[in-house]
Amino acid sequence: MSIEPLERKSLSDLVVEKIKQLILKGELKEGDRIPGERELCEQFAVSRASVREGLKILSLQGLLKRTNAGTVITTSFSSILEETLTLKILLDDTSYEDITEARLFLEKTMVSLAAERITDEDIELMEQHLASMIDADERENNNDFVIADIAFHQQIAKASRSSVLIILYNSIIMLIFKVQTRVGYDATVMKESIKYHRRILDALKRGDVPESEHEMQSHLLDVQERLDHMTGIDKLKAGE
Amino acid sequence: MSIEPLERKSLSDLVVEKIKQLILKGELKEGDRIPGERELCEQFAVSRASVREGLKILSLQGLLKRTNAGTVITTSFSSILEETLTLKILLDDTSYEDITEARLFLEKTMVSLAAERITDEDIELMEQHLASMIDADERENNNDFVIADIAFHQQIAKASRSSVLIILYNSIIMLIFKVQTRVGYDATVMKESIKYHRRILDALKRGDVPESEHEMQSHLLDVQERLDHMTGIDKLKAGE
DNA sequence: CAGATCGAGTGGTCAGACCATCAGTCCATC
DNA sequence: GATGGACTGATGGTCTGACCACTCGATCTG
Repeated sequence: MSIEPLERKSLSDLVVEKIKQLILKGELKEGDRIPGERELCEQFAVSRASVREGLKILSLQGLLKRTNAGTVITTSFSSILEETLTLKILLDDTSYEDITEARLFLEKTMVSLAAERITDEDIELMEQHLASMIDADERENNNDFVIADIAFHQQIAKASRSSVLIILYNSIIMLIFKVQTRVGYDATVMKESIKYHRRILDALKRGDVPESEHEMQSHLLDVQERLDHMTGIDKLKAGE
Repeated sequence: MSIEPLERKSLSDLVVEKIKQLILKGELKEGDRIPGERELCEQFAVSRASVREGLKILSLQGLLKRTNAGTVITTSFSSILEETLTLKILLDDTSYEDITEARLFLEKTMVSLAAERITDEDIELMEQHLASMIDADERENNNDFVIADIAFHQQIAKASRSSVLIILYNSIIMLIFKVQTRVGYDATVMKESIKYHRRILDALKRGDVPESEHEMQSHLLDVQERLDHMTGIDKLKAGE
């Protein structure tokens, strides 16, 4: 038998555990408002600092939503997961190629899933994003174009209905777009992207799995080829 | 233009950003000891409470390791992602399927890449892990079996030479095995796994992409089918 | 030189205070 | 009756200064 448990848990961690248990037991449900910090101090018999650190953690994990008017239970994911993964990638001396490679496979998988699971609502939203891209292209507004571009891809991710893949995707997509916008879209890239997005969306409407996957791959490889991508990743680490 | 949120960042969040930047810029490296809380208070011109909340977040993300003798930079993976996903599973049974779905995709992608990029060294290590599995099976040592099992899969991940996919994979794989082992491997599962691992490794040796991918998919679906995962989730809820 | 001792520094916790903001409530105005 | 402003109490965010337990390294002791 190996030695040692060791490790003393801090009071704030105990607060975290306690509240988590209450949520898991169902005594606290989504939308419920939990007592104020000062009252929790009395109930747990700890100081406000400890309670606050505990609540901070829980809200970071997406279990609580804190406002100046109280703290309520929520079960939506928070962005800390994506942030953590993004940090790991940045700290891991990852090359830009590694990121785009992972992105390619994620997008292919998600678009395949989306082709089977997409709803009319998803399609409607994607049409809007595509329209925004066309509009931004005509106005030659590079920034708006990228925003709509991201929204389009993220809608595909949502349509895949795979919450874990969405998290993994979000953790790398911002890196990609930051680098790409740093390099700069030109008119050709935008017009080509619009064409591919049109084809991808049409394939999704038909529920055509292989075609949607194929168009996605062509699209991503096309963009990568047009952008001289080597620049950027280092600057990304420094700047942000 | 739509009217939107407007949010004010808390001081602790600003502390988090500041330190993250220092780490990303390379001014703080792994193993470095950062100044004490009191000194950071002066440098950031905020109170100790704010600094503490910020450091709490960073240590949660696995960037800092805090002890009574100081705070040091670390890059070891934190468990926050695993913990949060676990909570999500407990609150929503369907998300376990989301994770296994993501895992299936990742393993298929990585084994395909591995089939093209695997080295003799990788193969040698995988042979050792497979031998350990066989040995553990004969000794009916469930624990050793799982350890070798994980090592086998992680070696495939390494052989894919895709650092981003490896990070994403590591972020969820421990959770999967935790649930699976809670259910408990029986002799049948172990023997079947060994057979599949043998076939996967042989396919990798031949550099056979489609076959390795196919065997991996069969293997994972087989294991999932044999383990009634609902039981595992229930146990997960009861314990820990 | 080896071991015990001690003190400075560290993170963890506490209590009390002030502030800006928010959710009601009430009320004067239109 | 509806609108908008002013008041009030509660909440989260922040600050201050203090005490504790622990760790580590320098010092003292044999």
